[in-house]
Amino acid sequence: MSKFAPEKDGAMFSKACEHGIKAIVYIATQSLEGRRVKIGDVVENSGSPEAFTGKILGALTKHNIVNSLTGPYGGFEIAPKRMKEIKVSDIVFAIDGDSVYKGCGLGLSECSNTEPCPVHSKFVKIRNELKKMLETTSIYDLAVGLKSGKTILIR
Amino acid sequence: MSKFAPEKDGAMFSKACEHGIKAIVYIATQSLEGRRVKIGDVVENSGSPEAFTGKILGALTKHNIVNSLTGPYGGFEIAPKRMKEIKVSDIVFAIDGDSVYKGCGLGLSECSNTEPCPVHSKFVKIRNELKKMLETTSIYDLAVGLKSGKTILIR
DNA sequence: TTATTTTAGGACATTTTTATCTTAAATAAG
DNA sequence: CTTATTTAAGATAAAAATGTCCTAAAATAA
Repeated sequence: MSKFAPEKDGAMFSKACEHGIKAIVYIATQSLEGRRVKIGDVVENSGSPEAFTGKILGALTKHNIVNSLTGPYGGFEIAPKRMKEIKVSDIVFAIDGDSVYKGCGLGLSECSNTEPCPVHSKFVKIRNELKKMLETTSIYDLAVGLKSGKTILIR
Repeated sequence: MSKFAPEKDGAMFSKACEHGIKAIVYIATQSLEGRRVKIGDVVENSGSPEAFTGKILGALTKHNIVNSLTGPYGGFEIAPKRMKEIKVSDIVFAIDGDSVYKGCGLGLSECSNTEPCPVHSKFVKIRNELKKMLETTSIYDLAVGLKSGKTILIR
């Protein structure tokens, strides 16, 4: 029935970001068991497109969120210590930028307490809760849930 | 720095939805003073593109969120009584569909309590608060804020 | 060194969203 | 009835996001 943005599925993050989070969480589960994984393995277990995910992992590698090695026996890995430090917010920031923190609910270029858009005050409240959630959820947390079978990546 | 979705500005709603909300709020302020407004007047005061906004208002007209009249002295208007009944959630629903209520944080086609994605539980909490906020904020509330000069539509 | 494996990254293609253009339909006034 | 004004809506265009393809670069091992 919705004529506009008919494919928009209420996503708070871009597809790139969704693929990135899924890939990182899967890589983390494997790193917890000492396994370095190749891109093919990643997308097989995260349900994301291979080439696109490769690009995204490249960016996340630059941001030091994941470690990559070329050549035979290469692949992606995340040090368990890092998993606890890296928060979902870091992935979102690396891919979508600081959008989550700054954007106006109605798309104004600037929107603040002193000159707010009509939904500003209510919007900021929700966004701050989202921000806090992202900043307090570590990759380790998510990886443990996935490894234990409590959560899934593909459907 | 963000290579992906570089134009994505952290929007929770589509552009179509943003334009729609701004247009409706402006029309409401004018209707409160008994003025029916033309599309040209609307976009001049909401900063949105004219033809696109016209399309969106067409959809909102069909959904009975705004009333339109063709011909001279025609334009858009909203009965003050309706303004208090219409919630932001109605506009979002008319344009973006039920996405806000159903979408999975990581884009899975299905994602529920029994088979959740890694961020499901935390994501649902935030989304429910967003939903409640949208469902309890009326067009009348927003129009009053704009009319009094407390909020703005263009920047 | 050479062959092989794997990520890196630029160029290209597709899909979705956003936006415009043009014509039709409706309405009111003369 | 004719004309002017205004929204309705289909066709089209542009822009942005998503996704693929291909070659280069890096690393390893024989």
